[in-house]
Amino acid sequence: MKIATWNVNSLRARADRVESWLERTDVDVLAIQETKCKDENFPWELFERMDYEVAHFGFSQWNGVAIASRVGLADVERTFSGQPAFGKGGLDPVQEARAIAATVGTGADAVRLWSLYVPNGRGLQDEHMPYKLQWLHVLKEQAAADLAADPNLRLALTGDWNIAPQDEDVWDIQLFRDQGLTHVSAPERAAFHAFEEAGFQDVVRPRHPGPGVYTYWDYTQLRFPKKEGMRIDFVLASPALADSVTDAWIDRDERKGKGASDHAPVVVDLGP
DNA sequence: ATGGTCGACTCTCGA
Repeated sequence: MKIATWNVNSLRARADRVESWLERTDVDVLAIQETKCKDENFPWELFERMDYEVAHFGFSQWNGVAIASRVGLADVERTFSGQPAFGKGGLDPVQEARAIAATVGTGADAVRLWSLYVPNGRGLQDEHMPYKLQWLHVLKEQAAADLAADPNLRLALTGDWNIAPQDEDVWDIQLFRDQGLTHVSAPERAAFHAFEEAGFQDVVRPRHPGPGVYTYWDYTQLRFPKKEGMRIDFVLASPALADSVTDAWIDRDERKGKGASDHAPVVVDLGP
C-alpha cells in the first residue's frame, strides 16, 4: 500500500495535475491539504473516475483537507479531539478545516491516517503563533494517548506541518534568523520534536537526508529553480507503522512546470 | 528544462 500527502494549494486549480499524478504514481491513499473549497465546489467526479473514495472537510476558500483512498475509507473524523479554534480580537473562535482522519486499508494492513494542515503562525509575535503551538500540543497529546492505549497502533500523521525542524530544512537558516521568520523558531521546533519524543518517526528523512532536500518552494523569487526550498511536509509514523515502511520519497518533479502546487507530494510505500 | 507569484474572490488577503 502506497500512501501520500500533498498540499495542492487549491484542488480545483490542481484537478488535472492531481488526476494525472494519481494515474502516474499509483498511490492507494492521498492525504490532501488546502483544498480551498467547500463541498459544493469539490471535484468529486475526479475521484469517482479514478475509483477512489474520498472524504472532504472544507467550508470556505480557506484551508480544507481531504483523504482519497482506493483501499477503503472508514471511520472518518473531522477535527481531532480538543482541537483549538482560532479566536481573534474578541470575535467568536472559529474551528478551522485543518484536520481529517480515516482508516484506510483492511485487516492487519489498516492504517489510521490524518491529513493535517498545521496553522502557519504568520509571525513570531502574531496571535496565530500561540494558536499554532497550542494546536500542535493538543494533537500530540491525542496521538500520544492513542499510542499509549495501543502500542501496536498503525497511525500516520501526515500533512503540511509548517515547521522546518532542522537548520538544513531551509535553504538559508541565517536569513530566517536575521529576518525573524517563522517555521524555524525554538518553540515551533519543540512542538514538532514532541511528536518524536512521543514515538512518532519521520519516515522520509532517514532515506533522504539533507541538506537541500525540500518539499516546498515559494512561488516568488525563483525559489524553485534556485533550489531554495523548505522541508515542511512530513509523514510521521507510529513505531508499528514505521516498521512496515519499505520506501519513502519526495516527488520533486511534480513541483516543475506551469500549474504546479508550491508543495511537492511526499510518498511512503508500506510494501505489498 | 525548472524560470521572475498564485489562488480565491473582492477591490485584498493568505501563503
